[in-house]
Order: sequence, then C-alpha cells, then structure tokens
Amino acid sequence: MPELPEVEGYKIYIDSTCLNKEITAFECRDARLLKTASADFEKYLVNEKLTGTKRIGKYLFVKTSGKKILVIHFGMTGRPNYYKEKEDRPKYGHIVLTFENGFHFAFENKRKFGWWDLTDAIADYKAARKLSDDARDLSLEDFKTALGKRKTAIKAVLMDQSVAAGIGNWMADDILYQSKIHPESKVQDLSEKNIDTIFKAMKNVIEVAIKNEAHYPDFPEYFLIHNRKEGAKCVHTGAEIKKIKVGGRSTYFSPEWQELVK
DNA sequence: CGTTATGTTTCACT
DNA sequence: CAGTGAAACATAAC
Repeated sequence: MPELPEVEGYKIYIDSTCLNKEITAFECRDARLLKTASADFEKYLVNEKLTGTKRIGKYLFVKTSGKKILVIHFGMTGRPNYYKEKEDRPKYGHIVLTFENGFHFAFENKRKFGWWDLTDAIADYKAARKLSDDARDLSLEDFKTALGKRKTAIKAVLMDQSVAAGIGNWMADDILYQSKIHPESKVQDLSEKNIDTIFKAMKNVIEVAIKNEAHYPDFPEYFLIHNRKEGAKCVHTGAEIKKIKVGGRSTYFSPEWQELVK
C-alpha cells in the first residue's frame, strides 16, 4: 500500500534488517520487475553489502558497498519481507536477496508494477525522472513554483511526482478533504491562501501518517481515509462521500464540505 | 463475468 | 517543447 508514509516504514524496516550483511545470492523469478539486466544485479549486489537508504517520495535508494546504488519502487502492491527459513518465501516474493547469516529479503509484489533498478548517483536519477523533492521536505516556495504553470485539477497536480514527490491517490484525497477544497478546482483559480492551506494539510497528512506508521485505523477521526468509500458519511456534514474520477483516478470527496474554487 | 485497486510510463494531441 | 488525458502494464479480489 505504498505512498510516502508506507515507503518510509519500509525504509525503516530495511534499515533494521538488511544493512551491513554480505549478500550471497540474488534471485529474480520475473525479469519484468528489473529495469536493468539480471546479470548486472548479480554483479553489483552479490558479495556486497547494503549500507544505507534514502527515500525520495515513493522511491527508495539503497546504497551498497559496491559501485552501484539499488533503486526500489514498490508500485501499487509492493512490500519488503525479511525472513529466515527458505520455505517461508512469500507467495509474491518475486525478487529475493540472501544474506551471509542465512536470512532472506523478499521484494513482494503482487501486481508486478514495482521494480528494481541500478544507478550511479541519486541526484542524476532524481533529475532524469523529474522527481521533485520529497513532499516531507519540500518548501512552500518550491511547492508554489511547481504549481505555478498548471491549469488542471489540483488533485491531479498533487499526484504529479514532479510537484511533490510521494503524494499518491489516498493522500491527495485526504489533503484536499482537510483543506476543504474540491479536488476538481483548477490550480490557476486557487488563491494564495488556498495554496497555503493545501501545503499545511499536505505536511499534516504526511507527519500524522508517518507517526502512526501508515496504520490507517490509528489516524485521527477527521482523516477522510476512514470514510473513503461509497456510501460512507462525511464526519463534518453527515452527507455522503461522493466518488468521481479526477486525473484518471478514483477520487472521494465531501461535496458540501469541499468548495469548488472558481 | 465485469469492475476496481495504494503507481508509473508511454503516446497522441493540443 | 510543455502540459494534458487516456491507455497500457499484470494480477488478485470483490
């Protein structure tokens, strides 16, 4: 379930399980998950160690003792799984590293939208992908600059990784719900104050979600995520949450609560 | 059987 | 060239 807060949790998980142990084997059972040749992963990972991680948005960069940096993207259904017994390999653990202590690290990916890549430099990779700064660190100034040229729905723009890296579908919905702004409001119509409100809501969603380890039931009651489904009711108005499509994605919002800015 | 799902990439069009 | 929207990708679950 990976958006920014989930991937932050995965980072912490990998930091606490996989670092500073020699890799003795690399195995991938479906090459479609690899952006670079399988032989390259063998070459640059086996007999090396993972030494540290850096997360930018939903991308996780894993530094190694070797010449390359491992890049992991979890897609829609990815998650890490560190386990001991070989027979405990998870059903969708399509990529597996084995460490010198006999433990294994599986990259689970049910829908196979996630992938691994190798790179020489994080900054270059970030630039090539047109990735913005991580939404957690992004300044208000840079956020405004990125929004400046846009003429489309704010919801779609919030999910654009070149605007604020890490915001995905549920976070964008919650940010706009907490901002009381309709997801189809055009960016060009938003006031300075609207944008400040959205920026603050974005930071709040991120910090609250990370603090609660992306465990939705623990989020405060005012989070839309508890009612992000058809037939559910808005905690503010009591009216039904509506579902529409914005930017090609299912979008949930509270019609009376969230103003369409024009 | 048809629809939907937490994401990114590609491609055609403006 | 930049921005936009739709389609594609692969698969499970409802």
